[in-house]
Amino acid sequence: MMVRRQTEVPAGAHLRIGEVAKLTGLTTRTLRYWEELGLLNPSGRRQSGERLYAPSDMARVGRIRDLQELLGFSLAEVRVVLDTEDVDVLDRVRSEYPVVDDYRRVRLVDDAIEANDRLLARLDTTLERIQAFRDERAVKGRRLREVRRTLGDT
Amino acid sequence: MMVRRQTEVPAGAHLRIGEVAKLTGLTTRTLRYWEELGLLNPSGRRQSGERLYAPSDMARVGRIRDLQELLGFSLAEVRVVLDTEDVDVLDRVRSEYPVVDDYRRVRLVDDAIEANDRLLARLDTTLERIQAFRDERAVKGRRLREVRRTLGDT
DNA sequence: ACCAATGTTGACGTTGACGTAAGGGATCGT
DNA sequence: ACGATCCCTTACGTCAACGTCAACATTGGT
Repeated sequence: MMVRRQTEVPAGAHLRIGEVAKLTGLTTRTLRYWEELGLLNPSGRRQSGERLYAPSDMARVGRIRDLQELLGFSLAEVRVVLDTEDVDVLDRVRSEYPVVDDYRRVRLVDDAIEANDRLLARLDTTLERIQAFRDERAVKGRRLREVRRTLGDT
Repeated sequence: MMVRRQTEVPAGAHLRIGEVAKLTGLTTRTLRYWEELGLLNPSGRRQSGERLYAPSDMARVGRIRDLQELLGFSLAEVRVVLDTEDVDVLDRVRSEYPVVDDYRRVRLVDDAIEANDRLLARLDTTLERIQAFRDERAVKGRRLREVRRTLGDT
């Protein structure tokens, strides 16, 4: 019987980069590139150097795509947003090791709140603009069908 | 009294490229580049070659930006959308010179309708996705303020 | 009538976000 | 045990969307 040496790999981190690629529709190059930019650090590695991705990494991929495609953020901007997001993690840490450096934490949380509010504001204006654009197009659609009617049936 | 020689310039097309740049926040380079791609043809020129933009050109600039920034379209994709948009112009032409080549027109209008519907569908799914993302962020905001409260006032 | 500001057409440079190929190990199913 | 498959790093290539610079012509206010 063989020994299952999974040296130093966090629990649940078992997806190889190729599998992640298939699941997400990205390429392996893209995943490595994102890592290079500090956007996505696979939560595990093997002694051989092979990357191992956990479900939480997959979720992060989703958020990156959202920010990039939906909001048109550059990867640098995405990085900023995601960095403030990690305050949550720090939060959980705090509940386990209560009150260590509260002053620093307050600043972190305040920053996170501000960043989040800015993002929310941007999301709202974006939503309004797209909505307006959508309405324009809906009107245009009706106008087109109107025109089409006046042309009779081919 | 001076003669106002505005050789062959459509009425209302009097904005120079620099003025358009200031008004829109774009650069002159960008305006020329868009023209190079066939996205934005200034509706007038002077005998000297100087570009002259009409209000309708300005409106077009707005639509290009919308498609590019709000929807994340490439300029090539923007071109396609705007091309189908010009069916409207053809429509006005028709009302002046009634019924010339109706068969061709029917096809044009049908294509425009289909393209418009596709765009509408995309707009709707985009709206939904952003809305979902927004809601997530709103929740996160409330959670952050919750955490902030437990930390007391600095 | 001048000249600073603005315009024109090339043409080459830059940046972000990857694609692609090379050279060499690691893994996995049979 | 071994070949096909997957993964690693390094490095150069690519493409869209402009930026920038050069060399020269026009415009417009004083």
